[in-house]
Amino acid sequence: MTDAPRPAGAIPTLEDVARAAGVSRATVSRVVNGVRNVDPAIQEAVRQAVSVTGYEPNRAARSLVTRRAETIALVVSGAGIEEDADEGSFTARVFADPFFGRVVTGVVNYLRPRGMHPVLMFAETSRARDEVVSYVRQGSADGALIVSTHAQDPLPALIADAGLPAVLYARPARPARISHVDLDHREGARLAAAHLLARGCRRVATISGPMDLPVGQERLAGFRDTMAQHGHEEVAVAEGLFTQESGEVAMERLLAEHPDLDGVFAANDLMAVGACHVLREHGRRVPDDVALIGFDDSSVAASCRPSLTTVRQPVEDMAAEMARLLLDRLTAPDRPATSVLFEPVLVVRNSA
Amino acid sequence: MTDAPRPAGAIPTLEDVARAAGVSRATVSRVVNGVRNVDPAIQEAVRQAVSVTGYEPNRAARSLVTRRAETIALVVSGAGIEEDADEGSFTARVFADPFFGRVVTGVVNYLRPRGMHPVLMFAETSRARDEVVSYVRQGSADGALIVSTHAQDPLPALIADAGLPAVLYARPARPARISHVDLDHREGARLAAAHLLARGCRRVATISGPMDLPVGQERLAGFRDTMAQHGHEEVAVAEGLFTQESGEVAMERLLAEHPDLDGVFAANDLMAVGACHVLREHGRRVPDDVALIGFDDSSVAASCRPSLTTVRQPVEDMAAEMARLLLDRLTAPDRPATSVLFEPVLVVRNSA
DNA sequence: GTGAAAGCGCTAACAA
DNA sequence: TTGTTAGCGCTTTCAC
Repeated sequence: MTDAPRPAGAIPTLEDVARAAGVSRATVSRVVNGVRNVDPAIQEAVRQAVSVTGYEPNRAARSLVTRRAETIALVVSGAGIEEDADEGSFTARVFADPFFGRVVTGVVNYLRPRGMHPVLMFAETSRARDEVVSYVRQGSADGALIVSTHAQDPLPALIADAGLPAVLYARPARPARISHVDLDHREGARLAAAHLLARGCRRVATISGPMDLPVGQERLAGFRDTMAQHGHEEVAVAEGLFTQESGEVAMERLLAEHPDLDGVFAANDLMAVGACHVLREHGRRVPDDVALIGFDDSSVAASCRPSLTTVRQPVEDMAAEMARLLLDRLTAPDRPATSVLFEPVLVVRNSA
Repeated sequence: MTDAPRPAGAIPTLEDVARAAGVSRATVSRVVNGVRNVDPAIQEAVRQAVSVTGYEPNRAARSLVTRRAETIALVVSGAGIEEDADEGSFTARVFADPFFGRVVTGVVNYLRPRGMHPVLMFAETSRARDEVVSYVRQGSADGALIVSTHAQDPLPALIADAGLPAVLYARPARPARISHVDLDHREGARLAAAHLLARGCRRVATISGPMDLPVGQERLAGFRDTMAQHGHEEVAVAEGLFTQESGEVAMERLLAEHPDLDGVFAANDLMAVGACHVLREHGRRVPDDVALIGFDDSSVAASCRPSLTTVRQPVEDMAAEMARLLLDRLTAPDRPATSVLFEPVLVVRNSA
């Protein structure tokens, strides 16, 4: 029994392929990794050997030497209710909003052709945040893409302090030296206001987002801006939480306080859908009696009845850009933090 | 300059910790991994050294020797339109359905306390499927959790043939020796039928799921079953695609052909919501004129107006069970494939 | 109870 | 152009 081949069932290694092809491990490695300077004939022999043996390079071994995991952490961050009774409620809430699916779509589409893979993480507790930091520090992921859903989220600062590569979706509430992508929310809200006014609405109200989120503040500010410019200094405001239900509650309140209103801007589509239901229940026709505009152009906007006029946020593109910024950062580690601002567009459908 | 410590900024290794604690690498490893037989005093010293140096064990190095990635592939599989023009359309479609978010929630909640992490993968093309198989064969993931959205999906067979650890959501269309979890869809549809009949509905129709999916067939079969038992041999059927829009189209058709119907069972909530819109547009009150039942008890069911009576599919629990089965399989590799069947429950709300 | 030493499978100098 | 060799950081026998 001389130089026995590996027992059947064992996973073949570079060594096995090298033996089968009659070359050295280094040569096989070169062929597998597409490094130049390998004789075509040998290349072919190696490829044969690879397919005969069914070889797949071991990732751990490769990562150990290249110091690359080819993986990024895609983390949804933000304190839910920190001491949440229900373990899964944070993740459930996250996916209830069509927003996150769009982020995943954008990220995956960018990463996949580049051989990188996203690990999904949720960082809603202090412990979970530490795990994210550890995960990247261990080299399990090369960096992090962070979608923060909460204003006072400590994760961006934690990551920045640890000097780990990361990119945020949306400007952090407390400034941190981290790259991010964002939308010009203020301008988007201005577009909505201008459209309502152009339509002839004169008794206009808005359902804002949560005031502790920058995005909530910006969208409200932009809306008020344009309204004020046209002589409407006072605008009725009801604060919502970006959920459909909160949109319903807010709409009920606005309707009770201002039964004669003829235009509503909801700071996102989900709340607009909720508002739409309530308007219908109160016998108001949309858009004839009350014009309604949402924000985001999420999937519900098109499927809603009537379909929703809304401000488009190109989430998929923005998410892809996040991924691009992160990969850039990985290849050029000491490039300074960058931010990219996207421009919103008004999408006119049937609700206004 | 004797035995210089690593340059600042370098990532500390076991070696560094060992030096700081004045012990060997083996001892540090034991403490870090909680192996018994270590003197408490030394344990303490090592822990000190770990926190002083800011040590994090390198995953790649550990994986290389343990042969565990502590990662699983969470894959959404199924041919979309194979030659899809739009790169991202498959992922977009996947997330448009609230179903997938629930799967993620269940999986993550089970995996997280066990130190495992999910990598998100989409396998909608032949190439993407091969990548999933490679990914697991490379040891990048210890196994796969597969949610298949298409009948003739080749992935389960590919995975099974490669002998890789995997668990499916839903029974595979073509039988394969793979563990899976599933719901008793037939029984769920029976519950819906019985409820409509008990309510007094006599001119009942159904919007089925796609007939090329087992789940579509099962839900229709169960519904027909119970209807037939009560003397309704013929039930009007319109086939849908599990999307809201297809539910609308189907409802239009049913209404055109059977203007007098008084009860509808839609094979999922999304289609039920679509049907609900159409019924309203045609002046039918729900549930007074037409009773409507959905399936899944997804997030839209409760927020719909009127709220949807539906058959609950405990997706989160089922997803967690999938994860459990997979981890079991990893610790006991030659246990035979198992399947777990969940029982549906009727959730009565306002639509029927 | 602890340490020395041998690899896990791979890449990347460096030689040839 | 190819092979030899030295690790990457860790776990794990096996002695002591």
